[in-house]
Amino acid sequence: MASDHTRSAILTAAERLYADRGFSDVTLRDIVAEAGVNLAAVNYHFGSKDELIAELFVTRSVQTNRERLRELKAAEEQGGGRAPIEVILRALVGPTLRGCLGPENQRSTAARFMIRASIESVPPIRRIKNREIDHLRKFAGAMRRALPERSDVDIYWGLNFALAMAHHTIRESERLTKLSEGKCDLDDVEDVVARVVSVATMALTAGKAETKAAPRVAAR
Amino acid sequence: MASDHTRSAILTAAERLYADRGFSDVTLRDIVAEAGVNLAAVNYHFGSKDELIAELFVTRSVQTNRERLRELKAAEEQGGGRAPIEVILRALVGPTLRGCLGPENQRSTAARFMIRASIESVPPIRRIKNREIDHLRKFAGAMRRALPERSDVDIYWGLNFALAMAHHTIRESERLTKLSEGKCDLDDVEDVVARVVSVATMALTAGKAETKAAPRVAAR
DNA sequence: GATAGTTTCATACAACTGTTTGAATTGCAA
DNA sequence: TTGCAATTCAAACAGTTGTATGAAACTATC
Repeated sequence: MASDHTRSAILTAAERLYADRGFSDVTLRDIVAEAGVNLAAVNYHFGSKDELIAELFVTRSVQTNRERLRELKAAEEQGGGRAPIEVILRALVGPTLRGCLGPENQRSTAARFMIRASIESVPPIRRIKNREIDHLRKFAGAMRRALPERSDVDIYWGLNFALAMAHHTIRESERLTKLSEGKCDLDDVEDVVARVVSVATMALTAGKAETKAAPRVAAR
Repeated sequence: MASDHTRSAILTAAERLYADRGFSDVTLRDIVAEAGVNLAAVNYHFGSKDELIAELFVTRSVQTNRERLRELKAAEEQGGGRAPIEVILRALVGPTLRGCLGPENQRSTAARFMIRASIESVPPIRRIKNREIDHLRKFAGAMRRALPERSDVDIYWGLNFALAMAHHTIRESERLTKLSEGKCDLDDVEDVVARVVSVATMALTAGKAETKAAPRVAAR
């Protein structure tokens, strides 16, 4: 153990390089050169390249999930076990969006890394994401408590759409900026959060008071 | 030219293998073995591996885009140059969803290939997707005509969210099925289309008559 | 200050990758 | 049939990759 110097130098260098150039064209040799350590150090400290990537992703990923659950728990406690749907959705997408968007020049390495991870989806990261279901179930539960008259199917679809808007906006932020010729301001993170939460709330509450059946737009 | 036998055998084999096993662990040697042709044939007929992948993706991609524009044009002509927003959105997300979802056992190779392309996002495909902006602009234009009192920013955000819901649902269909324990039926494609169109329409029309400013959910 | 355990290092390994080569084969036209 | 171009083929190429090895350097304990 002693000093983690080499180990953390690898983590720092790897996160920076992956963030800047993507997973597919950064090799272990690039990483150890950047970190100023020996090639064998990666396998010595992490076991394999994939385990290094996994550790990078897990670290950032649990940070986001912890923040999500913190916001969720705070909201439910304040409401006596039942939080408003908007606040639940904000706890779901807020931390993710705040962690990845914002003014580009002050965007952290961690943020850029998570964007990469969202775009490229390399095997070790995909494996971790697949274990995220239990985490999402907690939000599904809270949403069900917030909207008890809503069917499970609608809850899951609402959850799916909320995540869809958040992740797609992160992943395609560059394209949206170009398409809108800069009119959509992705640096105003709180505005993005508000938009996603607003639409997701509508998706989950539309026609709520009237009938349990989900309202649909008539085809043609 | 003569008979495209070798060329099309490569295309067929490559699409099938990429669809089944993903881009990252299918090599040219796998493809030529499956196609029953010589290794050098790929470079002879396509120039490089990336150009082969690009051709596969472009073929399917223009099919979808053509279908999209066909539906859009039909709708606008029928409405005298102005189509209902629901129909425009349906033309945008319908072909994509229909091309990728549906009962798994009868899902075509092309469909499975496009799902892969959506998940893995390999360089040659990313390059092609970046040229899709002009195509999307046509939809932005139609949407602006359908909702003239709506700001450009809101139009672009609505377009972004519609695509987000469609693509994320395709990409994460397996996870949504697992999360909802099968309650969300992704085989009922027209139901999925209706849900996406419904939510996107709400996103674009909420608070429409009252004020031009986009309605927001209050923070906290 | 010798010893045991940890960490670093240069180097080699073994396998796999996409691509190229140049000769053989094929198919078509004169 | 002859000639020429297009196509196929086996083989090699050149480079890269992640990983393993075994010796050297370091560190802390006794």
